[in-house]
Amino acid sequence: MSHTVGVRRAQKQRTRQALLDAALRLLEEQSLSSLGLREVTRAVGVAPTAFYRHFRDMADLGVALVDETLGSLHVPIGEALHADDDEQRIEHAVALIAGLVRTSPLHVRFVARERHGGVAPVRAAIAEQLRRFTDEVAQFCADEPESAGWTEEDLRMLAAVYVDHMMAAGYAFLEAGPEGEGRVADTTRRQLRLISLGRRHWLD
Amino acid sequence: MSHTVGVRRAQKQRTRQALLDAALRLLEEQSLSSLGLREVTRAVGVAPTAFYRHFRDMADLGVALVDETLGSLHVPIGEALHADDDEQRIEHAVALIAGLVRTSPLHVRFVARERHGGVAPVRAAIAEQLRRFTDEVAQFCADEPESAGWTEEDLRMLAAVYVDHMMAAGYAFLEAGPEGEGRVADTTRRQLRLISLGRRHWLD
DNA sequence: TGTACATCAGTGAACGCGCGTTCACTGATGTAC
DNA sequence: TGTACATCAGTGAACGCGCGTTCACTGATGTAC
Repeated sequence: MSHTVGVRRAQKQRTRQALLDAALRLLEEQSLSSLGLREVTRAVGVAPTAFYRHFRDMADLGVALVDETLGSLHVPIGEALHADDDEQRIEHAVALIAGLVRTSPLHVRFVARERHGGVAPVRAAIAEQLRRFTDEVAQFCADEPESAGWTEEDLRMLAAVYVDHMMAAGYAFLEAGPEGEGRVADTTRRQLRLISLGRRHWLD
Repeated sequence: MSHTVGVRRAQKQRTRQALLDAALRLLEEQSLSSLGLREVTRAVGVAPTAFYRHFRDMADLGVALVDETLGSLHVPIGEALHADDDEQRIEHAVALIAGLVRTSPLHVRFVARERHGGVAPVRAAIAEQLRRFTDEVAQFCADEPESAGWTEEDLRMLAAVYVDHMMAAGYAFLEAGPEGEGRVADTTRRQLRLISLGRRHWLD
């Protein structure tokens, strides 16, 4: 059958994903720099040496996990920003981060843990993604009439506050667990309102 | 000489401090969960087994480092809060965190790294200290006339924003290095002003 | 379609290494009288 | 003050263990003709 061309590639991709998934699960209770290659391959059920067919080392796997976690978040964030007013935008943002923690708690924990963690290439990959988020938020804010008279520097400063607080909110959701979701959502909404209030009176 | 009583205790204390210092230095480039007991004792120049005379394990040493870093910060923070106006308080706060990063960069990096790191007792110790900071800031804000009409919950929400942002600022100073200190201080001042503006208009 | 050769994902044995922890010890410091 | 005993910070040998990495390999998949 000619359509089986790519069977090998598909199988390789499946093993690669299994390695990523197993690593992520193991990273719930430890940090990347203490995670062993053999630990991951053992969890998947392949020989330790199979690891090298997919990743150079653990840092390489970590960077792949960063891309998997944050790479697909640019579009949803852009969509959440589009809203009729501040209050609706806050609601979208809180729903986005709460949903992310609900469906992918391990991904969120991984990024929170490794953002300042002990593996330089992974830190760099996370920083790069957060820098892009900040750029995108700043650009969106710049296009709003509310930002007339703002310097570019102040817009980036504002965007950085938003991005930092979304990260903090993600970790708060994680710590609170499902039963604390409502409480954290409430606090996060108030904090975003506080920042938006500050923004509105910036040029007073 | 009777005043040599305590020579043994003093020597023990000196070794303990040497272990803490060596660990902190090694933690500049790795995380606690990947730091080895032998690595630390080797750096100090004592036998590996000497470690057990001072700490049960690495987590125990980590908790001691947390207390060393954050335990002594409650008084300076309380002092920084006392100021004639918002602008002066912001200046105090920025000077405090910038000074801390200048004199103890390794301590700041350690706390930033392990706040969400892979060692549960250390995470708990840091969370406990940050909770105390938040309580203290909330209590201080509550005593100000500006907070008339605020609920206790909103005061804690506000305090949490301040504390979170001081942590973020600390890491930003660290990343920027000495030559970037002025720029980060400037951004941090603006961000604190933004939050204070939000606070002033909270009850509008 | 069938055949002959190339590719390459995953294997399994082997390696040297540093790890955390145990144990009985040593000898300086501390204490009781 | 001097003596005899107790304490305990630091030692050093030994242990079993899991680690990352190397290497030549196997056999299913892919490709050229």
